[in-house]
Formats: sequence, structure tokens, C-alpha cells
Amino acid sequence: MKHHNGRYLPQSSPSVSDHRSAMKEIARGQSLVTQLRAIVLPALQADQRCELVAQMFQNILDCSSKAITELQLHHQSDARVDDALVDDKKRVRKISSDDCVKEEGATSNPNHQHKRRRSDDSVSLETPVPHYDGRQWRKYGQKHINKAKHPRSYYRCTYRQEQDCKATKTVQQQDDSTGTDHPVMYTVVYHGQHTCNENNGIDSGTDDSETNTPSSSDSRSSISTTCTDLYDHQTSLNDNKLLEKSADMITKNCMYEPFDMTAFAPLDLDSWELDALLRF
DNA sequence: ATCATTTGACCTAG
DNA sequence: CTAGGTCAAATGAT
Repeated sequence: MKHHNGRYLPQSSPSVSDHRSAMKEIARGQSLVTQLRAIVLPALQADQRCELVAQMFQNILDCSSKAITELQLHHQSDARVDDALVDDKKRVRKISSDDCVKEEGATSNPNHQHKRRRSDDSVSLETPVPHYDGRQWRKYGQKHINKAKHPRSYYRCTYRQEQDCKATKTVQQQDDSTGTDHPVMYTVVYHGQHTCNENNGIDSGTDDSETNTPSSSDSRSSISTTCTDLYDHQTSLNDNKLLEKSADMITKNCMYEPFDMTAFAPLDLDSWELDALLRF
């Protein structure tokens, strides 16, 4: 980086907007890889090679997730510095209110933690396959959003209770994706990082759908939970039945490979989704 | 009977 | 005050 007069500019850390655009690009890459994965894996035979490919896809996605995490950390600290420079009073107020909330959550009433999320600890991506992200989610809410045609669905990690995993995501169908000539697109926003045991999904490979649920209370939870947002809009009853069946098939395939294989093994199951991808 | 989803109420950040 | 995020009772599915 050279200044126009020939002198070098002082080395400065990347700006917040740099981080943002970097995260955006990585998220776009994630979205593309996810879509590619949903196309490639169904086409493979369900053998060892398929598992290997699935694992490689997951590794790629993990890499970008880690990169985003790193960027988020820098981003947040930079943003704090920016706040201090721009409006110190505001910052003080924000910190103190955060402290209040923290204390309240820790001590007084654990049942009332309706804390609105900070907007900057999230990563969003657009995809026609909102639930094929290799994680297991449980829906805990749905909300109609102002000026949006489609409701937003709220999911949290299946392992939240067992392992205190704070990861959540929201899924919302995009307004302009209702036409029949292009695939239905969803905006997926991830909040927080998964702190749950990776064995729940990634590399144990064999029959961990039983063993990875210590309390066994969630043994029925599955990726099928995330399919439900597809009912958010007025799908026909027949379609619903079809999707429920498909979800069930996915669930059963969790038995041997709950993470990646759930998404890809029997892809006759989700012709709707494959169609969407192919049209995409 | 158990567990996941639905849905209206409740809560809070802005 | 409003919009959006979460809770939890009711409901549905297995």
C-alpha cells in the first residue's frame, strides 16, 4: 500500500468494513459449497468414497466457519474501538446495560432472558437448501416479519440442553423467490458458534446418533426439524405429506451418519430440493 | 408416553 | 411504542 506521493501509509489494521466484506465473501463461498454438496453427493454411490467426499465438503465448510469466527473476533474488538471514538457516552451506556442484563440472567430470573441479539455476531447466507448445513437444529419459534411475505423460523442447536451449545439460526424464504421459473431461495442467518461436541455430527462416522445423545432425550431430533420451515408458505397438502416422508427418510439415515450423510444419502427423497438446485 | 413443532404471549433493544 | 427474539403450553406425531 503506497500513498500517492510515494510515502508508505502507516500500517493499520483492517477496517470494520474490510472484515464485513471478507465475511460476506466467505459466507458466499459457504453457500456455494453447500449447494455444490447437495448436488454432488446425491450423485455418488453410498460407499466409502461418498463418505470421504462428504467429509471433505465438511472440512471446507469448517475452514470457512473458523475464518469467519476469527474475523468476527477482530470485527467486534474493532467495533468497540470505533464506538469509543465516535460516542463515548453511548458506549458507556451500552456496557452498563449489558452488565445489567448479564447480572439479571445470572442471578434473578433465568426464565426471562429475552435479550435481543446483537446484530454483528451473525453470518448470513442465501441458499435454496436452508437445512442442509450439516448441523442438527430444533425449531423453537416462528414469527411473521414486518414487510416480509414469509415468516421467519427460529432454530437452536439440538444439543443446546445437553451441551449448552449456544448456536442458533433463522431461516426465512426470500420474498422474490416465489416464481416457478427459479428456485425458492432462503436467507439463513447463523448466530453464535457451535460449542457442542463435534462427534455429534462430524467425524465419528458410525452409529453415533444413539451414543451422542447422553440424556437420550433428543434421540429423535434430526435434521428433519429444519425441513419444517418449508411449510411456512402455503405449500399444498400433498407436498407437505411428501416432505414429511422425506424428512422421515433423512431421519432414518441419521442412524449411520447423522451429520453429512443425513443430507445426501437418499436423494430420491428430496427431488424438490434437487430441482431447486438444478434450476438455480 | 415421549418428544418435536406450533403458536400466542411475553420480553427487550432500538 | 414497535419489531423481533424467546418461552412455554398446547398440539401433533410416533
